[in-house]
Amino acid sequence: MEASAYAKNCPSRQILDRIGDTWSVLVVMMLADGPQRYTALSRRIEGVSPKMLTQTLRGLERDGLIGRTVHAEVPPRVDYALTELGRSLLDLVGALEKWAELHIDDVQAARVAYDNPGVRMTSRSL
Amino acid sequence: MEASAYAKNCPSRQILDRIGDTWSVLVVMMLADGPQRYTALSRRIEGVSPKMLTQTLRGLERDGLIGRTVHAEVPPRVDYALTELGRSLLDLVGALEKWAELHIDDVQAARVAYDNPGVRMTSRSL
DNA sequence: CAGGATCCCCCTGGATACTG
DNA sequence: CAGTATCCAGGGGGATCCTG
Repeated sequence: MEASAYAKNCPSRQILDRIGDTWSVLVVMMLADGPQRYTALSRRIEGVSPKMLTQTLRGLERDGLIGRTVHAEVPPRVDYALTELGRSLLDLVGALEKWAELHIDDVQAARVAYDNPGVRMTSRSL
Repeated sequence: MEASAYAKNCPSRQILDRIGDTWSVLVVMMLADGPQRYTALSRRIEGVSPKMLTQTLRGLERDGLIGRTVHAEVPPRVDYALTELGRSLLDLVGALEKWAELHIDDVQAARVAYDNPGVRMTSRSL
C-alpha cells in the first residue's frame, strides 16, 4: 500500500523518527553553539540519563549528523560536533521552532477549548 | 536550567512531540488530499490499529489541527479534515520531506559506513 | 460505520553502579 | 572523563471483542 511505503520506505519516516526523538533535536540544538564535550552536554541537557545521552549521540553519529572526536589525552576528552549534514538540519529545526512559536497560542487555545466542552466559542476553528 | 525550559516549557517541544508521533504526520499528509472518512484513513494508513488511529485523530483534533464532522445519517459518517492551522503545518511537513529526500542518501551512506567499521572511506564526513 | 473498552506484552528509558 | 552494564518500572501500542 501507499501508506506502507510512506511508513517504512519513505525517507521522511526515517527522518521523522530521528526528529521526533526527544533528545536528538535537543542535542543538535546544543551543538549549534559549537563542539561540546560529553559532560557538558549531559549538564546542559537536564534530565537526560547517561544511557540516553550515549544512545542519542550514537544514533546521531550513525546518521552522519554529528562527529565524534577522541583526543589522545588523560583524562579522556571527547568532543561532539555537528557535521555539515547536521548543520543543514538546523534550518529545519529553525523552521520548526518558528512554526511552533507562531502557532503555539492557537494550539493551546484549541486544547483548552477541547478540554472544556461546555464553553461557548466566538469562532469555530474549522 | 535552559535545557529544562527547552524540554518542557518551550513550544518547540510540544510541537515536536506531535510531529514526532508516527501516525500524526501520516494522517496530516493523508488529509492534505482533502476530507477523509475514518475507514478511508484506516485503509490508507496500513498498519494502524483502530485504537491508535482514534487516539491520533483525537490528539490532532485537540490541538486544533484537524476538524471532525459527524453527519446525521445511518450508517454513521464522520469526516476528518485539516483546519487552517493544520494546513499551515503542511509547509513544515513539506520542508521535512524536502530535507529528507535531499539528504537521505547521505544519511544512509553514513549508516552503512558506521555499520562497517573496517571499510576505507574516500572522504571524511566531518 | 466509527469507534469504546479491555487485556497484555514488550520495549523504552530512568536509576544506579561500575570501568578503561 | 566518558562512557558501559544491569536491573527494573511504566506506558505505548497491538489484538481482540463489543456497541450506538
